[in-house]
Amino acid sequence: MSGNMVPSSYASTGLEGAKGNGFLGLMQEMEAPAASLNVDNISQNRGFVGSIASEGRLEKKRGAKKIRKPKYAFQTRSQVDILDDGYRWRKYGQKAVKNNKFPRSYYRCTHQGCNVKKQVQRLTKDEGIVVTTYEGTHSHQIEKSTDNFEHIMRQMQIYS
DNA sequence: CGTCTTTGACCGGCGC
DNA sequence: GCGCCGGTCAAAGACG
Repeated sequence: MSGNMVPSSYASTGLEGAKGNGFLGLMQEMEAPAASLNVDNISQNRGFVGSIASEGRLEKKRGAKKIRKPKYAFQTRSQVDILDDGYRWRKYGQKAVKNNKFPRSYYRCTHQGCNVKKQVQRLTKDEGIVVTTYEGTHSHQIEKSTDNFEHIMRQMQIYS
């Protein structure tokens, strides 16, 4: 994090705002075509609805695990894309998506052995909505400093 | 010094 | 067979 962006209170502000507005959960499968996003519904949708787990059995190469790879999609209301969930993420790419005015950011957990991936995308129509997609499961503990976020995250895991 | 972001190029799959 | 596309890598720079 080369602090060249995002003001100081990014994490706090980010989640705090989300907490205030509530987590907007939406079941959305990336495989689905335009699926796209029932943007209209989102506006009315409120509260943590839940998450969906998709079984991606893509057998890549390289000893990739043949085990299931859970994929969770979350929609959050936040001003910033950097929603710190307590893990260390390293951005490895940013690409623009069709039909979307904003680019999509790809993050990966920097923990050794942790192949968790995360992807953040904003909606063109509503900049206030941020779609975060988690892929994989963390195999280590959060080392984030003292924060009740841990608690929140724990609840999220329960829902998952 | 170490960690992390950035950006362009590269890759594999799919459609035509 | 080629072009498009989404996704990923890798080198360099920035910054604490």
